Amino acid sequence: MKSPSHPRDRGIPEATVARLPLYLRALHLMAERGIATVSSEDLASAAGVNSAKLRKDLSHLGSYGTRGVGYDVEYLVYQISRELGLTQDWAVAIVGIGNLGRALANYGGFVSRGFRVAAMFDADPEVVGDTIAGLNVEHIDALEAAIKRRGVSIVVLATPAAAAQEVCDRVVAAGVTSILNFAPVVLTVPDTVDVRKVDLSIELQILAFHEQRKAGGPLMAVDTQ
Amino acid sequence: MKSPSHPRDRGIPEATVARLPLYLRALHLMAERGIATVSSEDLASAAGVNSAKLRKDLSHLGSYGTRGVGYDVEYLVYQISRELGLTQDWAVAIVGIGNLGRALANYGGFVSRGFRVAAMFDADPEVVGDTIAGLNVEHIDALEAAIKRRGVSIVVLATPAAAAQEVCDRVVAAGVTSILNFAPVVLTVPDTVDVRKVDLSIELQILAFHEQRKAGGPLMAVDTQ
DNA sequence: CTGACTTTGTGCATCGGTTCACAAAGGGAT
DNA sequence: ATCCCTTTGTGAACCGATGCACAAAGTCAG
Repeated sequence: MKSPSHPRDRGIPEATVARLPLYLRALHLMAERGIATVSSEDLASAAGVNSAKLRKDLSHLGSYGTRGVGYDVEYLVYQISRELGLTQDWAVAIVGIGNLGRALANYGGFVSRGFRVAAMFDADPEVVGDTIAGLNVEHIDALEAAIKRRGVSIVVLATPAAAAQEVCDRVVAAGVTSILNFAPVVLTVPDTVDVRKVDLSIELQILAFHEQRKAGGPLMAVDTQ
Repeated sequence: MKSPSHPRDRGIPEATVARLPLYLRALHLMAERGIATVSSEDLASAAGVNSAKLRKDLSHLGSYGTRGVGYDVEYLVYQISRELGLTQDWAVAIVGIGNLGRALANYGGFVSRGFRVAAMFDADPEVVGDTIAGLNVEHIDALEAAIKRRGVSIVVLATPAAAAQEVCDRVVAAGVTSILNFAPVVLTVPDTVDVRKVDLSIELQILAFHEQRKAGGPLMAVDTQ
């Protein structure tokens, strides 16, 4: 907060934030195996990045390593967790209990490490009342009330594309400011609200692009016009 | 179109490639609504990006717009599809038919627009033989044979983390060079193989980071979307 | 045909992120 | 304590992506 040079500067680069969960996963794995300290070289290769990048990333959080030794695994787990806000308990709601919603409710990363599925909603009376991952599916009518009652602060949208914007508007109106969107639509939200999207078909299309390029070889005779 | 001054440069920036599917989706939507031409401004806002970026992205594919008018929707759909390799038919295999695998098999983006789920595999005898999205689930033992027989070139991994690397090795040995990985592990592959990963819990953790900052920070950084 | 108007395509400045490479810092041995 | 070895943390160069702002290219009306 004072000098702009080294302290725990609050301005952590977005690219770094996106990699912290990666480091965290590798560290958890190492902790389970009883590894006490790890060098930037080893941690980087476990996380699939290069070691200079890892060191620069970690340097944004503070100076938690020991020169000549490496990083203490437990300590680093704690520091990264704290930075990401995983030392608190986040109540997550999933809206849209189709195949995807069900998958998410059972997904390991959702039920541990700071997150807890606190509510699930669907519009289909056939699905409402089902128990999934030990939790009851509620009707979408109960959305606002349940969000407030359970202190939900992050909502996962797994609805059909056509329903996503409407549900989004409702959860925003209910005070939610973080949304993870799986529906293939561009959501419109006030800029106080954070939306991250995951679009599976986009990833597939990027793969197809590269695959096509490989198949065509170094000489690409493409233009048919 | 083959002018040496502005050739269809084969070096399309990665960031551009990642956005093309976004433009494509917006264009498909417009085509359905009978919109014949669209300006960069309108298309950009439908895709959720800024218009200068959109124009620069499209300029990497060629000069497909008309000044003073905009872009022909159908024509642009075709050009982007061709660039992404979606004018051909990609046979995709899904390995791991748990909740997530099932969701993917039924996912709209997987069964249209150039992609076709050609095979599904699981290790659980309970699941093998089930029909999902009109297709039979085969035993993992049949992996290599079925991949070759059906001409599968892209494999989607939706297995538990512990099984992912082994399955990955097998599909790579069978000649697959594009993998979409949903398992939370860092896969090791020869560098001729393309891996893209989707980790749902990472996205959630990034949201938590920003949410925490909103809630707690004495200084609120403006965050852009 | 001319002139007003619209919208593309791009040169350029800028910004954020990556990588290199090394001085600084610490541990351990003697 | 001193020296050697290892590994961090970071300055600086580099690289790709972004966004501005405008000339060029086209449409359309009269």
